[in-house]
Amino acid sequence: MVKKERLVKNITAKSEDFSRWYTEVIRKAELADYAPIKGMMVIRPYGYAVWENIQKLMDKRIKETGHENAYFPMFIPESLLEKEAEHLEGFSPEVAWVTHGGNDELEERLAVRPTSEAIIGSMYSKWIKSYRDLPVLINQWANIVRWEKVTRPFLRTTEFLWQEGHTAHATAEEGQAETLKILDLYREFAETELAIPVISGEKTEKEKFAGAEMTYCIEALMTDGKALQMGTSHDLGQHFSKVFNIRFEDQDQQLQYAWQTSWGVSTRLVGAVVMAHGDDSGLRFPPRIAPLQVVIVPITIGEDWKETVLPVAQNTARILSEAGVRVKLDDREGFTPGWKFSEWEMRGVPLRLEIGPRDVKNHKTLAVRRDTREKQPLSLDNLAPQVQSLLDKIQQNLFDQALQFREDNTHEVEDYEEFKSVIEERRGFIKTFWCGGSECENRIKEETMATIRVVLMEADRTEASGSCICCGEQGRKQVYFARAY
RNA sequence: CGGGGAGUAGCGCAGCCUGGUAGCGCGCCUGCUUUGGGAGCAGGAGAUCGUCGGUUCAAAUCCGGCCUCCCCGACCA
Repeated sequence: MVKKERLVKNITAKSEDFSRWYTEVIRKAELADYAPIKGMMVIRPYGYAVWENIQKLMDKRIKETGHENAYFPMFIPESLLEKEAEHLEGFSPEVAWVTHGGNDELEERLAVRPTSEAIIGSMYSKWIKSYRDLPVLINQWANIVRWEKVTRPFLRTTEFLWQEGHTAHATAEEGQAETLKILDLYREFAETELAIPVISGEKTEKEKFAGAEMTYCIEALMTDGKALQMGTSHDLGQHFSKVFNIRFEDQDQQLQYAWQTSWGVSTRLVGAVVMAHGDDSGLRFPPRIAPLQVVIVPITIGEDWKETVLPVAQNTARILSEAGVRVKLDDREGFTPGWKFSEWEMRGVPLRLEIGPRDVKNHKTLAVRRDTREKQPLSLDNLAPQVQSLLDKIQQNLFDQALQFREDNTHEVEDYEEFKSVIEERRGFIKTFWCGGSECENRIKEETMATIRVVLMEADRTEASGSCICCGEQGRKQVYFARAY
């Protein structure tokens, strides 16, 4: 008999075909389904629960750093969107326009927001008059529409959900500090809650946000060796305040333009979790954001399992639930335990508890970790702390595995030829130096499809300078290259 | 947006070339036997063949438009 390596067999193995694995697991695990409009998806309850967990944990951090939530209109008059030239140029190819209200053509077209700097800037100009009005620290949870050519569930959809912070400050230094504070908040969030290690740094001129002075971002490596941008924080300088006339009078009675920032993370993070942690058997959710942290599978053997096993399973579910664990008792009849094991593994539940006649007799439950498939009996006495401790270990292990993967797939290369072959054959990050010239950046992108994901900030550099991987000139920009989503 | 592939039951597919009563596997429903890693047998339900139009006595099948998905590029969170 052939040993079954793959315990889940209704999805394509990730190692065989990553793209197919990704879309299949998202649909079969019921995270999302395609809507009948190009590039649009329905986020199903199991997927939406992940987003809700992300929201809850992110919202807490946003508020703890002094920001408040508000809500702005989803339509932006064309005249407002046009004000910042670079902003318009960057976004106009992907803006959806409302041209009619009912049967009447509108006097002025309305953009469905591709991002809200313009509408929020126009409001800030009304609200900000004095240095005493600053800083303004507002966040909004909203939907966004960008008419993308190529779409993929969660990673790039025509409509997506996100949070966008928009702040205004009295000085350039304050604005920059805010930008970096949020960048670090995002990094900490990705690592703590999503168990995804990220590198952070600056974007190049070519990759920065349309209208920003400087864009910072966090980037992670997915298990197929491609990079994913997971969050951005923009220092807008006075670009928008000058065109939206956001002015205040300072303590010296001088009129000044405000210094602004904007920053966001989106439902893309759900896709990041799928791609960073998933394996051949399906999803592996980090416990802190898993829709279900524990699934209890009763072993339905014997005539009297409903009288013996089931009550113990129900009681166990109740105890865990009361302890704050997101737990489900899968007491469906007509599915064998083995079927349920595979199903919940595919759907990424971090921990499974099996309770059968043997366990009831021994006052134990068999715990099976999704991340390692390791099995261990736990006493039913004082179960909640044991489960919590296992969930913590799983969270940590997923992070450690992802970090190990990134380290194994971050390459340093001798020359451009090696660069090309590494990108082509091994993927992953290449950590190297760049002269700062757009010719080299463009040439590398054309020839290898790799882009500069981040330019490391001073404090993160491991060497002060080196020669550009492309032209050989001395450069002070230490960068990470990768092919990206 | 360019190049390629695809859309037939909830899922995966055959049928199309050569027009003539829509099929298979899994899943679903019922019953019995099972149940500690995706159970077995028997019976049953489920499809306006992506959509709109054309050709024809007759279209899943031939022709055209459109929509959606997948892969590879150009563009982007």
